[in-house]
Amino acid sequence: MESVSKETLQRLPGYLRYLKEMNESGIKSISSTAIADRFGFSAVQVRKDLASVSAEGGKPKTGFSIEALIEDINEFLGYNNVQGAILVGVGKLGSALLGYKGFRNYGLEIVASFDAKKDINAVDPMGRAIYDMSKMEDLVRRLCINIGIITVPAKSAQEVCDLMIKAGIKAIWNFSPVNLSVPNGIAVKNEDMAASLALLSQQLADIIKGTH
Amino acid sequence: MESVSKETLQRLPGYLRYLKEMNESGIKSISSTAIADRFGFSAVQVRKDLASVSAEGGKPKTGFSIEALIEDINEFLGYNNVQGAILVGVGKLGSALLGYKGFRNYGLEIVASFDAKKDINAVDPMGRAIYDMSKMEDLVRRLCINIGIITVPAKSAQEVCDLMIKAGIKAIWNFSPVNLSVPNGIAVKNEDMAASLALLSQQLADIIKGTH
DNA sequence: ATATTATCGATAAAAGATTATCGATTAGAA
DNA sequence: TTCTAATCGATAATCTTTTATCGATAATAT
Repeated sequence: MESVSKETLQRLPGYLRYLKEMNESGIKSISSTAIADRFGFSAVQVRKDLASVSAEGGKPKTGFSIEALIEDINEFLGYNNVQGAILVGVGKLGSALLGYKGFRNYGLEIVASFDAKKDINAVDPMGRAIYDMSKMEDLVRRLCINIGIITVPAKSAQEVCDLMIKAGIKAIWNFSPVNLSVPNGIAVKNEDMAASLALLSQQLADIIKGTH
Repeated sequence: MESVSKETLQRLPGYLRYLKEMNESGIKSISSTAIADRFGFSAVQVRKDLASVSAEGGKPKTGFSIEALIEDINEFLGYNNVQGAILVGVGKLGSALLGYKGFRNYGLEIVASFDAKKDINAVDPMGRAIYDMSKMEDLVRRLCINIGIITVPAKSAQEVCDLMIKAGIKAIWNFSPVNLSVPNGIAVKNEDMAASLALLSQQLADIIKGTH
């Protein structure tokens, strides 16, 4: 139940989504084989992943209780206790994230957004005020926010990152195409489109090669 | 020079960005140690990564030629020959991607966008027409497009995915929070926010735990 | 000219992740 | 009730990725 691998951790949200779908359609239990087929993983891998987050094992011939799994994965991923976050850079991408209602289900709530543009009347897609950058530090400290989302253009990303850290942010989710440099003790997750695309392109190349 | 690991592949775009920065500032060569420090990797890992894409090795006491590395990584990642792509779902996220000019540098050009909304005069952020879905198949076939980008709401993602495959798309870059099911021979890269967030949250938890 | 030191590449070791194997269990059929 | 087949968990084997080690090389200082 402790020390789940990075790889497992990334597969869990996928399982959870699928299990919720199954749950909606009224199914009560599911086998590791069925899950594995759906994702193209091996059944053994699925069983290992599930075992690492759920104490309630599966039953031979029946599989796992879907409800129990949903509960355990939700708990493990911390989706039950929501973390506050701020977002800086209310352009198209920032607005898209602000308008996305699904984050709450992932244990994340964007509580405020900031932008350098001095438009005093600006509002985000939910109709909430967009604050000036100068207000960030105070708000982060008052609400004890740990997570900062960066959706500014590349050239100001490092500067925003530094401001966030100064304000007390401990984890940065970076959507800007730069490699941020941060001190020890600060978590960064780069949403690196180029890296994703590199993976996809390689897969595509393999497929095309296989075709001939 | 063949068979680069998935992990290496994902690090390469980061190196490339950094090397370009260094190049801009006039530096001619760089050591694996310097690169490693910048990213928090080990120097051995950086050397292995670079060796797997560049025939021109480094020199003791000096390091690697920045220009040569940039050339070789660009070549390896296929950034020199641009692939066409289509995008379906011109909402906020779709618009953000359509408006992002950086893709060209990553060997990708979004040549057309589609949406279900029947607005005959709609244009994307670059001022190009947004087509009706019914036009997709023909266009994909005529231009021999291999890559499809999905930025529609969750509930229509699988349907769009199926249409793309029917039209001949071979690689799907999915930004919708669903697990697409595709037949063999089709590449999928899910831009899974939940998985990213899971990683970030775990890092954050580790940091906070370490603090006490 | 020689010594020192940062750096490299290659190989070996360790760590991490996936897959294979197999006996045990249980639902459902015969 | 007994048999069959699907499924599980645990352990072992394999494969992949990262890290460690070490001799060789070249720039710089002595």
